[in-house]
Amino acid sequence: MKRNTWQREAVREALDGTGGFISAQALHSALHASGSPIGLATVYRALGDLASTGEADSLQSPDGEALYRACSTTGHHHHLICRNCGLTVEIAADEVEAWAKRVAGEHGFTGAAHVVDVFGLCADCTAAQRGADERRADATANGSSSSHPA
Amino acid sequence: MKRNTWQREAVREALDGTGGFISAQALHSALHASGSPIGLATVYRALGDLASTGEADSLQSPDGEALYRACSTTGHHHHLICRNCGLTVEIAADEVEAWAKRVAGEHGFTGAAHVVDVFGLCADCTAAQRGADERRADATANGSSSSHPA
DNA sequence: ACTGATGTTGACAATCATTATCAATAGACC
DNA sequence: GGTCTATTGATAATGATTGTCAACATCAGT
Ligand SMILES: [Mn+2]
Ligand SMILES: [Mn+2]
Ligand SMILES: [Zn+2]
Ligand SMILES: [Zn+2]
Repeated sequence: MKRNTWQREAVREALDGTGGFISAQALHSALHASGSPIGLATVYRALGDLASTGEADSLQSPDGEALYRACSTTGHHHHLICRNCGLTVEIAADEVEAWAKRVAGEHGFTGAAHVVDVFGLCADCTAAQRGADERRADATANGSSSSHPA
Repeated sequence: MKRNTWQREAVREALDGTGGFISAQALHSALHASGSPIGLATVYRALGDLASTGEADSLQSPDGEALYRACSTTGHHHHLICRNCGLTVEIAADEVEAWAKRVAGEHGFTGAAHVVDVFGLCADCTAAQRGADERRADATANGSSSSHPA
């Protein structure tokens, strides 16, 4: 059966004490910094377990790193994530749930799951960046710095 | 300035000739198999360029691989992807666009982008799997094989 | 509390996708 | 054709994640 170890508890607590999403590597560093001798492989295993039981959410960062976050809401939900500071807001999305189910069905798909995450700049980071932008409003004549999300 | 090379064209065509999403590695293999001596690094570069100009969509597979697909629709859109055969349907989602914008605004977020993809089993793969399931309906007493998407 | 079976750990090696190097090559323009 | 330089590609380097396996710790049974 599944045994209780201080390692798993340490990971759970460290994750709880983290505001937004964090990588396995970063969480391991944080644990080490706070004096814990936990192994890296164990952190990976613990995070994987938490994610598979629904106690944590996981998502794939744009550069291919797996990120984890303690899940406060028990049910199914999605995230609004600050791409600068990592602040994460959990959001319900009934409309989107219905939409996903419907569009899958319309195309004959079964066992539909979905990935729905919104990225942006939180209010604080927006304010901070606005200041920086004004400070260098001269060099760049080309204003297009946008990306091409799908 | 940007130069035209047969390599970039080869990648574009290979991607066009692919039904669903494909990884850089797989596309490189496919090109080699068809006799092209193109280098792996070049495939990575070409795909990155296509994605950054919006000519291709990219998404991060659950196991952290970057997948690319030639984009038929020019505008913003999303995907319905068969997790078994890779068949991909491009879908417009005005509801979701509005929802994402609204929820971001409600929380003070700016510069909102979003990731919205639906995964499932396409009609064909569903039929194929149904056959396989019936053939082994005895060993497994535990029927829960579901995951915990966020 | 002791003990045995076995789930768990962690140092380390192994994978594997992706990126960085950098000398050789080949477009674009004259 | 000649020059300039963006591009290529073989290869090494990076970095996250997983596999290995002997040592260890948990816990049900006693
Ligand atoms: Mn969550
Ligand atoms: Mn697309
Ligand atoms: Zn922020
Ligand atoms: Zn399919």
